[in-house]
Amino acid sequence: MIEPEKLSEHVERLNAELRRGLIVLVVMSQLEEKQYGYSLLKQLEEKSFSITQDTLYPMMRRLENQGYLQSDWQLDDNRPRRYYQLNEFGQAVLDALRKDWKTQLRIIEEIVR
Amino acid sequence: MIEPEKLSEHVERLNAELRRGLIVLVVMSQLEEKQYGYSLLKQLEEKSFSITQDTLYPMMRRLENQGYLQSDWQLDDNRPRRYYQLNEFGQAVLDALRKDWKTQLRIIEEIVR
DNA sequence: AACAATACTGTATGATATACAGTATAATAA
DNA sequence: TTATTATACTGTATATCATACAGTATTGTT
Repeated sequence: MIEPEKLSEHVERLNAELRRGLIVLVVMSQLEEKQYGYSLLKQLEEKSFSITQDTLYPMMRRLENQGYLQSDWQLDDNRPRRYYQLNEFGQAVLDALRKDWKTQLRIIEEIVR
Repeated sequence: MIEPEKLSEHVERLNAELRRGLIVLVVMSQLEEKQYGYSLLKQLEEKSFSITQDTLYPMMRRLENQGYLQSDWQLDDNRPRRYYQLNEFGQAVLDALRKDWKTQLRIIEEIVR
């Protein structure tokens, strides 16, 4: 039996776990439009969705490996940036996922109250 | 680069991942009232939230280890059943988690559209 | 008598968010 | 000029946990 430490630590850990799977949905939905990692990072920050480099960069690489994203290097302002965007397959996956999510959400909201 | 197989397989995997962290919230919210594993399983099934024994039983054990639940064996109808319920700490954690979740949800809904 | 439903236990595995460690340039402040 | 912060990545390690797998035993039901 683990000793109950500070409440907030527990809540934070559970909250992080809770956001876990949602992050993909959030990120994919933002990649309907072309973005590079850092710009997406700032954009989500702006929208009050906290995410770090440690989470975002590996996730984008993974989403590309899984075949949802297409990426290319672009040189703007003399700076190389790796731009990502959903490809056709990724867009189809996102559309379906979004639909499932909305159904799930109704069920969960009913249960959690 | 992984070959894009059937769309539905991808969507299902992502959807499962999406539900991942939410399950704790769902289960804890049901354990404000005393329940044994199998009854909770059937109750959630009834409410269209699909979850299997493989997920539920280990989770309840874990939530008890983490100090959120209290459990005891009861003999009803001559059958031994292990009843679980949130303890005081678990209730406090749930209350805070629920609150955070509602905030998170508003943000996510705004982003995902 | 056979089978499904009920009601658990214990341990293994795989996916992945996050952590850690590092590189390099541009902009800004001291 | 120099230091610091912001920008913008890369690669690999770790910890958590949903799910899988394997098993036990009793109570209906057909």
